[in-house]
Amino acid sequence: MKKKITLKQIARELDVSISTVSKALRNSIEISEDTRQKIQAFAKLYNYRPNNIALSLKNRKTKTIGVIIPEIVHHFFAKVIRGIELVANKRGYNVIVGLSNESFDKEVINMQMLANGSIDGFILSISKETLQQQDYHHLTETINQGMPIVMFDRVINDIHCDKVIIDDLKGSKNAVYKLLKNGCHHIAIITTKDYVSVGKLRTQGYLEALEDFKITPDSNLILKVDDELLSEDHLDSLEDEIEQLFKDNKTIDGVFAVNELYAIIAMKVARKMKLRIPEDIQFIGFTDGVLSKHATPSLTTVSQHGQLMGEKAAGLLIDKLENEEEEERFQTIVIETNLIERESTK
Amino acid sequence: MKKKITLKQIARELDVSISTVSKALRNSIEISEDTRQKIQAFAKLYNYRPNNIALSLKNRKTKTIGVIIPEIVHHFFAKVIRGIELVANKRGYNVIVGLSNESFDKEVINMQMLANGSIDGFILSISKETLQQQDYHHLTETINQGMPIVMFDRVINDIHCDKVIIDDLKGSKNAVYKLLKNGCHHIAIITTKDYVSVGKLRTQGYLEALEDFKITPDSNLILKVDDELLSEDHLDSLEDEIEQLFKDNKTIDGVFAVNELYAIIAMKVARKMKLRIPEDIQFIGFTDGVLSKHATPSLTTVSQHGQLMGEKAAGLLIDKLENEEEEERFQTIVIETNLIERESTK
DNA sequence: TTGCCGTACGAAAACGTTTTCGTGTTAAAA
DNA sequence: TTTTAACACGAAAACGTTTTCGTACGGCAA
Repeated sequence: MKKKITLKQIARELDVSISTVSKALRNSIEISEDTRQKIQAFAKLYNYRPNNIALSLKNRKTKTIGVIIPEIVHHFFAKVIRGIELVANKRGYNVIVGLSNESFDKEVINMQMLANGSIDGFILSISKETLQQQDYHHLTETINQGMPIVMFDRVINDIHCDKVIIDDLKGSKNAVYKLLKNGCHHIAIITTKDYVSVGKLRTQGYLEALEDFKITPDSNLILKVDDELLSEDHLDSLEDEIEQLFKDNKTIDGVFAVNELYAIIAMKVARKMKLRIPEDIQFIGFTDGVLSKHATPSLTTVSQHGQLMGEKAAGLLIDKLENEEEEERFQTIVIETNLIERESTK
Repeated sequence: MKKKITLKQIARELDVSISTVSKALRNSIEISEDTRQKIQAFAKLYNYRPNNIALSLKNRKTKTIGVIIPEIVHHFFAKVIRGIELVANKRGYNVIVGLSNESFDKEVINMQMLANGSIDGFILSISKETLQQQDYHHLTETINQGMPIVMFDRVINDIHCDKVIIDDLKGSKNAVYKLLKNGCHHIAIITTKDYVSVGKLRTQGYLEALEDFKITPDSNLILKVDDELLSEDHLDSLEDEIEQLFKDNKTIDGVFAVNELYAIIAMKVARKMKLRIPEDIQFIGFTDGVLSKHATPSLTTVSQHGQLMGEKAAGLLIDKLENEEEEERFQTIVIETNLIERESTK
């Protein structure tokens, strides 16, 4: 077992100074051809690599970006990470991941753990609990310390930083347009409670689309799912709720769901009730994932371009990191959604 | 914008030495009650936190573990990461993620990037390309440098390190038993090429199960899918292959697939051919994910306990890291699979 | 007065780099 | 022969910590 070798050890072995070794390895012209060759050969033999931590300390940058997301077992967030990792790696950065698990405390702890020098900047999507409590001191503090932050998807308008979002309003509006144009007259929406910003926006898009078609929204057709129900075990009760919705409103001929899972479950219920998809009832979901693609019938969805979001976010962050003294201007990148039509719509 | 404060700055402000500040903050009895109070108050006011990088350099440990996986947009790997992150965080470690994207080169590069001091140890699952090329020098080198490695799921027997695996053979054997007991006589398997160790083992389990029931395997019923086909776009051709399989072998009444997606696609084909599930044909997949649970009919699967694997792997690694001078003994943890019965089997 | 000890603090090394500046040697120019 | 310049290298500081060791001071006993 040969441990990693350091400059000092090379210097001692070759009877030169540490500075000479360092310069030789960086091909400095200060060092004679002879010694350079000798040192480089020796270094290669012992597979020398500069210690990253020492470099980080010296340069006061770690070439690492911290990513904090609410959940990783989730197609969308996984795609975002893939995007981040892609451009981060291409530009010589590493990615360190923290999971908030939708908890405010874990989000704060995680940020504190990373903000103490471990990383150069953050990319994050806010946890639901944080959104609910509306306590953003950890964000403002981090920014005040001079550490750049890029928020994506679940963003907070008041916080002054770069952002990458999709046009939730337009995306859902288009989806509902589609249903309307396909002849639906009684369109239900399955959405989340309003504190989830994206849920709120998507609901708003639904409402505006109806309005554009001179349809008065029917509050009975708006199902706001309590998020506790998403916790794996409670999916059954969600199913029941939807079934009730369908039974109470027999006229429903279109369903727009603010995420993939809600849509899939709704389709399941519909099928159980012997409704034909898409003949009797059509479905559109949000967030394009594996479920949408491989469900039967496959689900028409508003694609969210997770990977692209990750790429953009990483690009923004690294740009900011590498143009330190740039003017403090923050931008918000809006990624266009598009409708992926599959079998659940006509 | 107030930048992070350092010991040196506190020392200067309060007109004491750096050592005094450091000791005061660590509650050393060397420092008088008075100065201690004063320094701690000041530090709190300025929200002092020790710089992690400096600590890492000094202590020669980073409290960070590197995870390298082939792909993150994958339910199983995401679950593993969640498990790793869970115990890592609990024990004061951070997690830095590298994606090999199933490529040998990216795996090597990623490991080199991290092995230069950024992390204390690795948790990894080998990329398919690496498995195919059977070039493991990056692994042995890392181990030789004294950096501990824990491999999970896709492991290499020759490499001397801790491992966490599931009993692929037993798991698939049980699955096929189930089909056999449910009355299937002509069971097809949809598997991968043999260089993927887990695919090979699962195929072997299938064969052994048949043997136990005195059934001679029919090579026509063994579909070894070329992995290129998994690359999103080529799923259609996989579908065609399966359809051909079914058409050529009308007697098939059970299908065992070595992953979830293969099983889902096979079910789709079956449904298209008007076969009733599970009456005419039954399905079991491997790797329990979202697809299995939410497909219609929902898929009976062999659960792989990804999160548990992650937890165990992280536990093993951290144990090793924290008992440095321990004897060099490596263990392999085998996680039991279990069959989650759903609607695709009788 | 001298010696000793405990208290409270500071100096400095160490972790592994990079980089600035200084310096000794040699060769070329004056 | 003396001055100058180029060359090749080393010393040291710096990044932010922790920790070991040293020491000034005061109080106490002899």
